[in-house]
Amino acid sequence: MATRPKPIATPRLPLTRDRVLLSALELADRDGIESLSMRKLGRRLGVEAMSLYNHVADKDDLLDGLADIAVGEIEVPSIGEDWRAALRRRAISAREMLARHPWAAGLMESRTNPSPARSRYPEAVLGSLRQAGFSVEMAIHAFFTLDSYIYGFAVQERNLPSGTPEQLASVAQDILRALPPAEYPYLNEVIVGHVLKLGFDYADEFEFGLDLILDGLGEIRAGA
Amino acid sequence: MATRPKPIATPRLPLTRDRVLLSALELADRDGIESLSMRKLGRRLGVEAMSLYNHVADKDDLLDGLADIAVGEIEVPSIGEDWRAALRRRAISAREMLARHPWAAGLMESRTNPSPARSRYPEAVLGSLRQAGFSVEMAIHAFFTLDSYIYGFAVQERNLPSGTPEQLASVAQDILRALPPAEYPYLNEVIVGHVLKLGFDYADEFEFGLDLILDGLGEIRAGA
DNA sequence: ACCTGAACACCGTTCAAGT
DNA sequence: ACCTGAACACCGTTCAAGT
Repeated sequence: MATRPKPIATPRLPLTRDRVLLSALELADRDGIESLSMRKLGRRLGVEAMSLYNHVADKDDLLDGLADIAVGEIEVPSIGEDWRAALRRRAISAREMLARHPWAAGLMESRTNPSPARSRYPEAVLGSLRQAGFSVEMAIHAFFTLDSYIYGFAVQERNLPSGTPEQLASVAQDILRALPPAEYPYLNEVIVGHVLKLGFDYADEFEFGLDLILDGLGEIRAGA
Repeated sequence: MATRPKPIATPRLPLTRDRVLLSALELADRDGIESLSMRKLGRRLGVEAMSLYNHVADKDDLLDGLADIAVGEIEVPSIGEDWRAALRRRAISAREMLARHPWAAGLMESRTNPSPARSRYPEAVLGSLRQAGFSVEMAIHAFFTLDSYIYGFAVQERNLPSGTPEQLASVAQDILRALPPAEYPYLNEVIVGHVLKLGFDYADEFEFGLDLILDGLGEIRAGA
C-alpha cells in the first residue's frame, strides 16, 4: 500500500545499441532486409523511430552493425591448420552464414567502408595463403578467386528456390512452364532430367566448385 | 502568319516503353540505381511520374526491363566455337557488362522471375557444356562454379576502388589509415607491397580465376 | 540522458478527372 | 489513348520540447 505497483508487469528494458542491432537482425531474418525500416524497428521495440537515433547514428550505421555481426559469424580456423583445410572450412562457414542470413550478401556489397570486424576476414585468408608459401601476387589471385566464388554462389543460392524436395519440385514446375522445351532444351534437361529426379543440395553443389578451385591453387603452389 | 508557330522548338517526343527504359538506364549509369525513382525519371522525361505507368506496369516492371537490357549486352559466342573459348569469351563479356553497369549485378539478384532474355544466357552456357561432352551433372557443377565466380567477381570489382593509378593510390592510402600494420600485416603487405607499387587491373585479375576454373573443368572433361 | 511530436523532403501507386 | 492533380500510405531524419 505504501508503494504504487509498477504500471506494467514487464518493465521496459532500456534501449541499447546491442538490443537495437539484435532486433534489427531478427526483423531482417524474418521479413527481409527491404522491410527493415527505422519506423518498424521502433514499433518492434515499443519506441518511436526517433529514439533509435540515440543508439545508432543513422540507418547506415545500423546496417554497418548488422554487416559486422554477420561476418563475425564466419568460423575462424584454428591456427596451425593446413592451408587447404583452413580455407575450405572458412569458405563453407561463410556460405552457411550467407544462407542463414539472406540479407547479408547484399549488405557486404553496400558496406564499403572498412571496419575492424570486416577487415579481419580478408586478413586471415591472406595470412593462411602467405604462410602456406603463396607469393603476394598469388595470394591476391587466390583471394579474389575464392572470395568471388563464395560470394557469387551465396547470391545464386539465395535467388534460386529451396526447401523440401516437394516444395522444390513445385517451384521447378512453375519455372518449367515459362521455358518451352523446344526453345530451352538444355534448361529442361537439367530441371526435368536431374533436379526433379535427384533433388539438389546447395551444400554439396558448393563443395564441387570450392574443391575445384582449391585443387587449382594447390597445383600452383606445388609448381612455385 | 497563317499558322501559329509551335510553342517549343523541340516538340515533345511521345513516350514509349523503350524511351522510358533507355532514360532509366542512363539515369542508373550516371547516378546509381538507388537514385532511380519514378518521380525523378518522370522529371527527366518532362512528364509527371504517373504518366510512366502508361508504359510500364510498375517499378518492378521497369527494373525487369533494365535487367533484360543488361543480360542482352552479354556477347553470344558464334556457334561451333570450342567450348573453352566460348565459355571464356562469354564470361569476359559478362564481367565487362557488369563493370559497365554497376547496378546490373544487384538487379540480377532481385529479378528472380524468369524472362526470355534472362533464360537465354544459362541455356547457352549449358548448351556449350553438354555439346562439349559434359554430363548433365557435370554441366550443372560447371555452370554454378563459373557463374558464381563471374557474378561474385563483378560485385567485388564494383565495391573496390578503381580509376587511374593516382586515384587508386589515394584511396588505398585512406584505407591503409584504418588498417594498422601491426594488426593487419597481410593486408598491409598486399596494399603497400603490391597494389601501390604495381597497380591493379581488374580484367587481368578476373582472367586468373577464370582460367583456373576452366583448366579444372578441362581436366574433368578429359577424365570422363 | 533519453524519449517524443511535429515537421520536412522524399518515396510508389491509385484513382477520378481532364484532353 | 495518354497525361495530370490530388491523395494515400509509406520512408529517413532534424529539431525543439518534454521528462
